[in-house]
Amino acid sequence: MRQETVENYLKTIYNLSSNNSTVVVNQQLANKLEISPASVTEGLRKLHELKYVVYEKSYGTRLTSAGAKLALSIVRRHRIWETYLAKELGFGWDEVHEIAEELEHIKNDKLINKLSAILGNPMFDPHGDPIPDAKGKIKKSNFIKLSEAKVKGNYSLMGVTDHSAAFLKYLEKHQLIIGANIDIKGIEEFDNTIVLICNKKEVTISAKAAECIIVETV
Amino acid sequence: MRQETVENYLKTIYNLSSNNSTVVVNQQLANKLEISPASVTEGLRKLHELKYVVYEKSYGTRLTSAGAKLALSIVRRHRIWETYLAKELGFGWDEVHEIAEELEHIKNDKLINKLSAILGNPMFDPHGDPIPDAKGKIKKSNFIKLSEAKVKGNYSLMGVTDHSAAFLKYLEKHQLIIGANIDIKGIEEFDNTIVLICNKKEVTISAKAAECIIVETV
DNA sequence: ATTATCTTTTAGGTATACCAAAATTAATAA
DNA sequence: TTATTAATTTTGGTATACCTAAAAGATAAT
Repeated sequence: MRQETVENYLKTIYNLSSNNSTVVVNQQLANKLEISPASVTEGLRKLHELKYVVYEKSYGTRLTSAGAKLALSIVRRHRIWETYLAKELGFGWDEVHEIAEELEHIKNDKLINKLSAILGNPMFDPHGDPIPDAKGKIKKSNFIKLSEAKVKGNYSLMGVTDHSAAFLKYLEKHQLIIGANIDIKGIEEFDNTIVLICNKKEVTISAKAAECIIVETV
Repeated sequence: MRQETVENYLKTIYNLSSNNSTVVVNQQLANKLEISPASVTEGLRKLHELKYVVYEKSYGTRLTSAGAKLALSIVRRHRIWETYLAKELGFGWDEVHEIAEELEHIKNDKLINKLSAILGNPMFDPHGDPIPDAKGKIKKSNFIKLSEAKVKGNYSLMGVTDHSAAFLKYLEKHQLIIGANIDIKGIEEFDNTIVLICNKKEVTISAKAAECIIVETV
């Protein structure tokens, strides 16, 4: 199996299972990888042989420790590149993901560690996602979704879970950037729309958008 | 045909034909690409179909203008990355080629142009190899290796291809620094040792060292 | 010019990574 | 519980990028 193929599978399995650490099913993978379910079955069988995943047919998949280790290193490369592109090379939030998608496959630890050092070994990328360190350790946070925030609470914007260009542009327009201070003014009861103050301006956020915004209690 | 495969063929054909602009034969390609001659035949047939090369069987290959254009853009990416890795990220010249070999396939003009701008849009990499500009234009250089210099020629030292501390100290000792003026006094026939005048002092350079010194015809 | 040698091509074959359609298995609803 | 629906796997097939071994073509040497 080609290294790039292995990496794309493992990264995707990691991303799908990291939130709730559940088993990943084929259809999710087929969607994310943009290949047919039949191909996913075939791929998982090979990854099982390579001992990167435990795959039981018609049930689901999870990473082995070897698979998780590899996945973490790809996630690290991806997020370090995203951060470097944004902070050192002047790319916008909405542009970095696509380029990092290619750069993440360049396997050279010295390069990634060098970029990380230049950035001051950041623990979070421009989207607020944690960057595993060189050993694969991830900084645990007490981040919550904006949709779980409480009225009159004061929060700091830490990241997003939707990386579409449209969404990122929408956030930028309202100055909802990483580190922005947010005061929850109110939550509409009937549709869970959130009204908040950011940079002294009132912004209304739909329930759907609030699901995609990660904040930290201040 | 996969984009990376196309790029590797075209880059190699370019590198083999750029010096004397002759037609490239299969065996050279097979060697450089580290694949069998049979595979080269197959590959060239496809590249011919794609109109990147003119390929006449049992004769040889040359790039079409479309092929040369693509080749030039890969050479640009490769040399910009090499320069960036060395100058901005602190890699040694012995390390950069291998990494650039992977990075050169990342296709994003904005990225390469950004790196180029940071470096001051260099026209040559420190090997003395020209870097094509964004339009594929190459600045013709009269850089040569000292080992190719002629007796009684007058040259200017432009760079080195060996960056070991020992070598650099050796050069410094003889005041062989960038920009130094060099007059070739003689070349020993039996071992190609070069005797030159630098700063009014006579210096003897071994053939091996002369391979690593880049000079410009004055 | 004819053999010997070297190069290139053809023929036949492998492994990877994908696919659609059919068959199977699991989940859900009646 | 059985029928219906949905997910998964199997089957058979494609294209790419390689390979080896044998055949054909070009080059050089006598």
